[in-house]
Amino acid sequence: MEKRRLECPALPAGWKKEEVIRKSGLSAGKSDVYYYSPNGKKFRSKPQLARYLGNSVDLNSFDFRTGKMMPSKLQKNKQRLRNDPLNQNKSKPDLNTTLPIRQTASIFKQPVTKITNHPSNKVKSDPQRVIEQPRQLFWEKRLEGLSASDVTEQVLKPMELPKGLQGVGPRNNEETLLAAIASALHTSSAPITGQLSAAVEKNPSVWLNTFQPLCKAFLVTDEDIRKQEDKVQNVRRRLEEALMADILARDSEASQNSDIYMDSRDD
DNA sequence: TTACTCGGCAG
DNA sequence: CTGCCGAGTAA
Repeated sequence: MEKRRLECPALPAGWKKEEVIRKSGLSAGKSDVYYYSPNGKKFRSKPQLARYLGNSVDLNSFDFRTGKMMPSKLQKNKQRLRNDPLNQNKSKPDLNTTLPIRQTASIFKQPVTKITNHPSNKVKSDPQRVIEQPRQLFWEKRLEGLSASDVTEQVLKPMELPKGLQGVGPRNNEETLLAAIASALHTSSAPITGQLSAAVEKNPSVWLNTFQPLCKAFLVTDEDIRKQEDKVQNVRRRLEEALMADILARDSEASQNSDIYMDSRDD
């Protein structure tokens, strides 16, 4: 049978949808739906698609079979705790480092009300390309309750921030401050300065610069940098020592084994 | 090996 | 019933 990969209107440009009819077996006549990303990767389920797209896209109302957004699909909130014992041994740790962004700016085309032109109406034409996604105020708050864990899923103690860093915004606390700064450092290559505007303390909702973390402006001195360099050097030295010790331990273990081997040959 | 299929289970 | 994904088979 001939296969057709069709451009999918609900998905960003380049995505294709394919429906394959089963032609034999008990399930003959049923069909399977697949999607292909612009780079050609095949997707055969909604969870798989969601995993790939990360937090950047809301698929709650996306109907995989038809390929359309179905706003009627109201789903109950599945609030799952990170350390749910039922989940603990099942799923691999989530390695997705995509940060949550405003979902109303989704790259998926949501149904919209069409506004036609009118003499008294000036309709803005769409810019060729949206350069920057709008950012939600205080979006870092959504990172609350997350924590790093090691390979055994043992939760790690959060790192300590230097004294003198002060958060801004509603209900600000150490946890959000740390998340905000860490996020800023890994999402932006621009310098992280904190909120430079003093007005932000009076009214954060108005004056917040969303490209800077939720903290007051801070200053990093040469002294700070030197201290940090010392720290890194120290840690590297300890790592080197540990690796050396490990190699030596393996060596002596290996020679012991060969001793045993020699003994048994003497028998 | 990868790609394509259908079975079969969970919800 | 449908959606998801394992795993067998084909290329």
